[in-house]
Amino acid sequence: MATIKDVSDLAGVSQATVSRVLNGTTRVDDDKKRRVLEAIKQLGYRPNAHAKSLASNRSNSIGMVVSELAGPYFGEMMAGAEAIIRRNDKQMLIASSHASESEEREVIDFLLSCRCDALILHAETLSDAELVKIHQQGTVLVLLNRYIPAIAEQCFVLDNELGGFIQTEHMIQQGRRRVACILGPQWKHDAKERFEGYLRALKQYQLPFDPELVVEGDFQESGGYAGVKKLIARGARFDALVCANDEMALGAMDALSEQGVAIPEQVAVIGFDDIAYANYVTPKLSSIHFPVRQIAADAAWLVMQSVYKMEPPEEIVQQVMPKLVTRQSSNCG
Amino acid sequence: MATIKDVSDLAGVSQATVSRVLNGTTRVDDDKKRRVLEAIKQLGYRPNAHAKSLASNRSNSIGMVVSELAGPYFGEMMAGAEAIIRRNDKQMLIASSHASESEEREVIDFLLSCRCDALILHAETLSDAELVKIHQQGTVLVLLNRYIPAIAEQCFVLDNELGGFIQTEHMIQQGRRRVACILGPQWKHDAKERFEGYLRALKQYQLPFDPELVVEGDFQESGGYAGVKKLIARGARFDALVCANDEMALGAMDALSEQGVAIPEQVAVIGFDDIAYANYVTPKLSSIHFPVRQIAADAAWLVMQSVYKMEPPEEIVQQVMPKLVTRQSSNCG
DNA sequence: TTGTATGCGTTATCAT
DNA sequence: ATGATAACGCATACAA
Repeated sequence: MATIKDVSDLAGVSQATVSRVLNGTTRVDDDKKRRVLEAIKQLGYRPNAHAKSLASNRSNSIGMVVSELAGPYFGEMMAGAEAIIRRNDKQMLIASSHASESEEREVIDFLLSCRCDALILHAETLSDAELVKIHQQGTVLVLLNRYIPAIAEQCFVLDNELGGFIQTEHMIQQGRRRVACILGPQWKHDAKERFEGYLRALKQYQLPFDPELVVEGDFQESGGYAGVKKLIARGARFDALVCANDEMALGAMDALSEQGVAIPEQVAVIGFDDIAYANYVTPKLSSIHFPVRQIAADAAWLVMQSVYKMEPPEEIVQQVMPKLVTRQSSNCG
Repeated sequence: MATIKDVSDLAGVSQATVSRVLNGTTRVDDDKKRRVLEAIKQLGYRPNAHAKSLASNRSNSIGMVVSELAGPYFGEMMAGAEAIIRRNDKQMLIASSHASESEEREVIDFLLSCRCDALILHAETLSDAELVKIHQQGTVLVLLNRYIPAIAEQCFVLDNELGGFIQTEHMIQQGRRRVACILGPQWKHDAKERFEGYLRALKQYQLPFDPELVVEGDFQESGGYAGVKKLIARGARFDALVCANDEMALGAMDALSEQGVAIPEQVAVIGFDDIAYANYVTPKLSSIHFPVRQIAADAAWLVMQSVYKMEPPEEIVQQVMPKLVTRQSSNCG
C-alpha cells in the first residue's frame, strides 16, 4: 500500500507538504495542493492510522466495553455511544467481555494497547479499586450503570433500587398481594439493587417476605422461563411476577402461557429495561424505562468534552430516574 | 505511559531482549526474563499496538462492518464473528454504516486505515465493482449475505429467493389463497430476492399476483405495523401475510391484533430470519431460519484460515439453505 | 543468548 | 509557504 513518501515523490513535493494538505494545518500553494490530491487519488493512498497515532500521540478513537454484542440492552448501548462518537469524527472500538473477569481485564488491556483516547465501560466484574487505578493512571474513562464514589464524576447510573421498588409497588397497587420475583444474578450490582428495591416495597406495604416466591435467573429469556417452572414446581402461589429484566419477563410469560395462566388476570407481570420488544409481545409488557441509548450517548458526550473539548448540545445527565411504563401485562393496557 | 525503553532500562537489558520475552521469538536467559517481567509489572507497561503494527506490518485485527449495532440480526452477526476471532487471539474492530453509501465507504476507509489484516463486510450499498476493487488491491475480504460472482469464494449467502418461496408456499399449503406480503426495501438485494421467491410461489401454485396485497416496508417493527395499516386502508382482503423479516412481522402482528384480527385463524403470519424473539411473542411466530451467527462464525474462520493459517474445526459452509420453522402464527403451533 | 542499528509511516520542529 | 530531519515505540536483521 502506498505511503506518504510515494505520494510526495509523485507530486514532486516534500512529505511535510503532503501531510499539510492532508491535515490542513498550514496553507499550501494551490497548484501543489492539486498535484498532491491527484497523486493521492492515483495511488489510492490511505494514511496509516498506526503511524499517525504514533507520531501524534492521539488515536482519535474511543474504546467501549460491553458484556455482549448481541441482545437489545447492549445493542442500544453501543448504538447510543457510536452515534455521538461518529458525529464528532472519532472512531469507536468495541470489545465484549462476556461478563467474565479475565476477559474484562483482557479487553481493557487491548483497548489500552490501542491507546484509545478514552474508555467507556460497562464493567461488571472488575473491582472498584481496579477501575479507579486505570483512571488514576491517566486514562479518561467513563462507567455505565455502575457507581464508584471515588470517581463519581465518571459514572452514569440509573437508580436500580428505586426501579425495583417501583416495579413492586406497582404490582401491589394493582391489588396483588403475593408478588413473586425472578432476580438477576446476585453478584451483579444492578441485579442486587433491584432486588433490594423489591424488598423495600414489600416492607413499606407491610407484606411478608416469602423466600419461596423468589428465584434467581440469568437475565436471559431461558432464565425467566426456568424461573417460572421452578416457582410452579415448588408449589408457590402468586398473583404477580416482578422480573429483574425484560428478557426474563418474556421467558416467564412464555412459561406462564404454557401453563394456561392468564396474564394479567391470574398473574400480573412486569419487566425492567423497557426494551423495544416489550411493546411487541402479547400482552404488551409493563416495564421500567431505562434509557440506555440516551445514557450511552451522554457518556460519549462527556468523553468528547473532556478529551476533545467539544461542547454537548444539551446538559449531560449522569443520574437518571427509573420511570414506570404500564402496559397490558400489569392490567393497565 | 511506559515504553519498551523504560522497561529495558529498568531491567538492565536491551530493548531487543524485552521484545523477545514479550513475543517469545527467541529463548532468553531465565534470570533476565524474570527481571524484564518484573520491570513490566512495576511500570504497568503495555505494548503500544500502533508501534507494533507499524514495525511488524501486522495489526492482528479484523475489521467488521454491519449496518446497525442494535437489533437482533446484526447482534447475532457480530457475536458470531467475534467468538471465532477472539478464540484465535485476534481482535475485531466493528463499525456501522447505517446502510448509507457514504458511511459504508467511510467506515471501510477507516478500517483500511487501521490496516486490518482482513475485512468482514455486510455491504448493502457499495457496488460490486467497488468491492471487487478492494479485494484486488490486496485486502482479504469476506462478504456476508451478498453474492458477487467475481469473488464468489469470498461470499457467504443464504438463498433468499428460495426462502421467500418457502414462506409463501407454506402459507398456500395451509390452505390460504389470498397471501399478502410486506416487502423489505427493494433496493436491498436480499429484500428483492425474497420478493422474487414470493412471486415464484404464487406462479407455481397458479395464484394471481395482486399488487394490492403488497406493500414495501423498512425491515423495522414500525414498518410492519404501518404496512398492515396500509393494507387495511386500501381495503385489501387477505388470509395470510408473508413478511420479509421477523421484525416487520412483529409490528404487523401488533397491528393485526389491534384490529381484532385473529392470528392465525383469520390471517396466518410468517416472518424471515428466525430471530430469538420469534419464539417469545404470542402467537409464536413461524419463520425462515437464517443462521446468521453460524454464517458469521464461518466467515471469520475463512479469514483465520487465509490470513493466519489457522485450521477451522469443521468445514466452512458458504451457501446455506433456508429452513422453514413452523410455529403458532401459521397454525402449526 | 544478547545487543546494535535500521526501518515502519507519520507528525512536528526546526530552518529557510 | 516549503523542505529537511528528528521523534514516536516497536520488531528484526545482523553482528557479536
